[in-house]
Amino acid sequence: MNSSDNFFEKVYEVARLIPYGRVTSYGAIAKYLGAARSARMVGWAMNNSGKYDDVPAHRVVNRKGILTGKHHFSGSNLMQQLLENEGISVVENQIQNFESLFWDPSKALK
DNA sequence: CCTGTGACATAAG
DNA sequence: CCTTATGCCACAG
Repeated sequence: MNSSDNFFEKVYEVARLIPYGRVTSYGAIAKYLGAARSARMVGWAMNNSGKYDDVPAHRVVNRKGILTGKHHFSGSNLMQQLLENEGISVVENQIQNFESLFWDPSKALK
């Protein structure tokens, strides 16, 4: 295990902790990891998540609840399908009732 | 060490 | 919310 995996691994660790039917934001994860300004790295880590298992990247969206990263999934609508499969409503790439579904690791895991 | 990069966040218009 | 611009930072080469 490489030391460089530390940050990424922590991102995946938090991602796996996201409860079923819930979502969170890149910034929230970054903040929880103590790197609030590295939200971009969280997204990048998700990009590498393809190398890992059990990393529900589809539960991670930007602060507006928009599926900004859906284009990185296999299909064009896979991410939305996964979310809807968990009972989350997605319309026009945006999660409905996002604030209620939002899961903040800083609060949940504190 | 330097440069490029990125699935963000925030501010301003 | 949209677009444009800026900051920010960890990683890859």
